[in-house]
This record gives sequence, structure tokens and C-alpha cells, in this order.
Amino acid sequence: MTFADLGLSDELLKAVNEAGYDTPTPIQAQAIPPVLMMKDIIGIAQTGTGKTASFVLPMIDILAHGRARALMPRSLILEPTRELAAQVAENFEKYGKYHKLSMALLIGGVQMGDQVRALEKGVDVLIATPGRLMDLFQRGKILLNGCSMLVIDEADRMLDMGFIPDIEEICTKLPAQRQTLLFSATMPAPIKKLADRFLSNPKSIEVARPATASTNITQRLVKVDSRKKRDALRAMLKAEEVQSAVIFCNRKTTVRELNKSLQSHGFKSGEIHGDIDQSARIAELERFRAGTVSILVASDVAARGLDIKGVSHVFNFDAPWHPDDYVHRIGRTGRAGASGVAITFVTPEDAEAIDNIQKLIGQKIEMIDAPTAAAAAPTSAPAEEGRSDRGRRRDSRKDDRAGERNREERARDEPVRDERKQDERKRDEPRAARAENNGARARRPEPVGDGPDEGWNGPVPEFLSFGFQG
DNA sequence: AAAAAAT
Repeated sequence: MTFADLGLSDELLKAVNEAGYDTPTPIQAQAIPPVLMMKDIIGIAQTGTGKTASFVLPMIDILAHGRARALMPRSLILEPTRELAAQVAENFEKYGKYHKLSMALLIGGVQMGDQVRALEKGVDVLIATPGRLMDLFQRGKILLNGCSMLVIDEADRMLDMGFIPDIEEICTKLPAQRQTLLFSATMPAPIKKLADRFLSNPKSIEVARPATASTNITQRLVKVDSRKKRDALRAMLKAEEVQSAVIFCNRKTTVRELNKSLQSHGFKSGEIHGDIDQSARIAELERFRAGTVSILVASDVAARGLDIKGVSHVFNFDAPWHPDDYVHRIGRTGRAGASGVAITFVTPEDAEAIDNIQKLIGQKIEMIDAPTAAAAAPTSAPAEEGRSDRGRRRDSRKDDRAGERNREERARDEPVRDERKQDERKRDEPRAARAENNGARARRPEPVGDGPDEGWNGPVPEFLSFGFQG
């Protein structure tokens, strides 16, 4: 099965091939043909399954003919977070490079001016978070009665975030004659109801959860005293072959404090959470993507969907309260078949949360003791698909600043702050991504982590009975 | 127990 078998146009196939893909993922293979036949779809799939391309690709071909009129977008994609919306927009740019589609990204936290001007010119594709969309709608800047295609992405997360009333209102403003695609990782009752009400005769497509079944992410629990988490983290950052890591905390304040602490210990780190203003969030992600910082300390704003290449490690500095969040967080590593390591710090208070996580993923995660700074061993074989300075990094694991310095040097040649340069960089991005992708394909490592005795082989304490002294 | 999203 190749993309060519799915009925996509030659221009699109060319863009897909140039992006480095030739084989569709299961969700893409199942969804693209019916979407092209203008059917409604319910896609039950996690992020990381190639879900975004499963609607972006057919949409590009469907929208290729016809012209947008002022204030009347021809299609609408709803996303729960600004970052996800921006990421979908990037996908349209990447795959739509041989099409002349116009696009607008409507998200909060940024000036409305450009968004309004784009709407006035007319857009083929509107990508939005609900709040800003409703705002602009109420200001009379958008008419939705010419919008014949609707995508509701991450519907269950929209539910969590209280967006369902907004979504319903938006749905009623669209023409009844339209195509609707709904994607959700789970199907709670309110989402089913939403689908029943606003989709007609939908075809259901379900693909397996990637993070639970996938063997390419080595998962470990690390028993740690809650007062010694930072020491344990630093020790592990030094001991592990960390190409780049996302470190999740449960609270924004913890994110801020941990980032400061890491920086004061000489780590090149950045932070992202909802109290950081939008332009800084974008800049921070860009710095992380570019490798200017190798460590991103994050709240759950970054847990879902973010697709960043070469993330070798995810650390749960705090064990997530909701088991679903665990699956989403660790899915930031091991992307596209790469290997990855997910390490979760566990304090006695986390017992129930961990229990729920293990139930959800249907497996026990091996538990190890926190390493001391002196004697630390790597969890697994290094993730082979890190950034391009991976080789240098491998020889410098004692001094983890060395690799960062190299990365910094590279980054200095492509400063991200200067806007003009940033545009140039953006244009180069597809090429860079392609090179990385091909490289990854050529030397994909054996999946790690599905063997019980990999790297760590200390005794695994019976989880529920573990306790702490001190 | 939190975070996210319009201002």
C-alpha cells in the first residue's frame, strides 16, 4: 500500500514524497479514500497515528477546485489548543506546496489584524481554536454559511476543556449540506451525542492506541523522594543519552521553578505553559525544535499532539493525575517509529495514579530506584534518531554541556529571533525535515524496551507495598 | 489536587 493507491492527486503525491513519506499509516489508509468520496467520518485515533495527514491530504485535493469568497471560508478545522492549530497549519503548508490554497490561522493570544485581513481576502482553509473563532464570528468578521467542510479534531479534549457548547453553536452556523470529520481518542457519551447530531451516516474508523501497544518507548518508573526530584532529574539527564527531552510537571509553578533550577545548573532549558504569552510559547517551541535548547519543561499544554522530531526522552517530573495524560505525554517521544525513553518519577502519594496508568495501558511498568549522581546507568540504548549532532553527543556523556555547546554553535548560524531569518529558516524546514526523515529510515534501530532486562536489572519492588524512609 | 481557551 502506498499513497499512490489512495486516489490522491499527482501534485499532492509529489509533496508527500518530498516530505519523505511513501507508506500511509493505518488511519490514513482507511480515512483518505472515504473522505475523498465526501463521506462523513468518525476517526477514533490518538495523536501520533498520522491522524492529521489523514484529513489534511484529502482536504487539499477536495479544495483544489473552486475559489474562496471574502469572509466566507470554505472549510473549518477546530483544534483544542493554539499549538495544535499552528501545527495543522504547518501541515497544510507542507503538503499544499503545489496547490494555491489560502489559509488563515485563528488563535488567541495574537493580534487580530492579520487574521481579519486574511478573512477579508477569503480563505480556503480556516484553522481555529474555538474562542477566537467565536470572537471573530460575533464581530461579524466571518460568515460560515459557505463552509462545506468541517473537521472537529481531538473532540474528547475539547470536551475536557468545556468547548462542546461552542462546537455545537459553530455547527449550527454551518450549512447543513456539508462534510464533517470528527476525530477523538476516546468516545465518551457527550462526543457520541455530538456525532449523532452533527454527522450524517458517518463511517467509523478505529486504529489502535499507539503509545500503549508500542514497544518502541522504554517506560520506567523511578522511585524518588519528593524532596529529591530535582537531584534525581539532573543525575538522570547526565546519565541518559538525552538528545532532547520534554519534562512534564503538573503545575505551572513547578514548570517555572524547575526550569529556573535547571538553568542555574547549566542546562540549556526552556519552559512552556499557559501563563507564557503566545509569542513566547511559539518562540520557545521553535528554540526547542531547532535544538537551541535541548530540554523543554512543560505543563500539559504540550502533552497532546505536539510533533517534534528527535525527542529521545520524556520525563514525568510529576506523575500525571489522569492516566490518559500519561499516554499523551509519553507519546511526545518515540515518534514515527523512533525509539524513545519515558521516565516517570513516583512518590508514595502517586500510588493510585500509577495504578490507574498501569491499568489503562494494560501492563506493569518496571520500577527502579532513583540514581545517585555518582553511580547512574543509562536506561536503554541511545535513541538513534536524535538531532544531527548525535554523534558528538554520544562521546560526551559525562559532560552534558559539551553536546549542548555544539548545538548552540549550530543554532548560532540560524538565529531564530530575527524575523526575516526566521522566514528563511521556515522555507528550509521541509528540506531539513526530509533529510532527517530519510536518515531515520536508513538506520532505524531495533525497537528497545520490550525486553524485561534491558539496562536496569535491579529488583523490582512490589509496587503497592513500597514505602519510604525519610 | 491542574491545565487549557477570548479579553
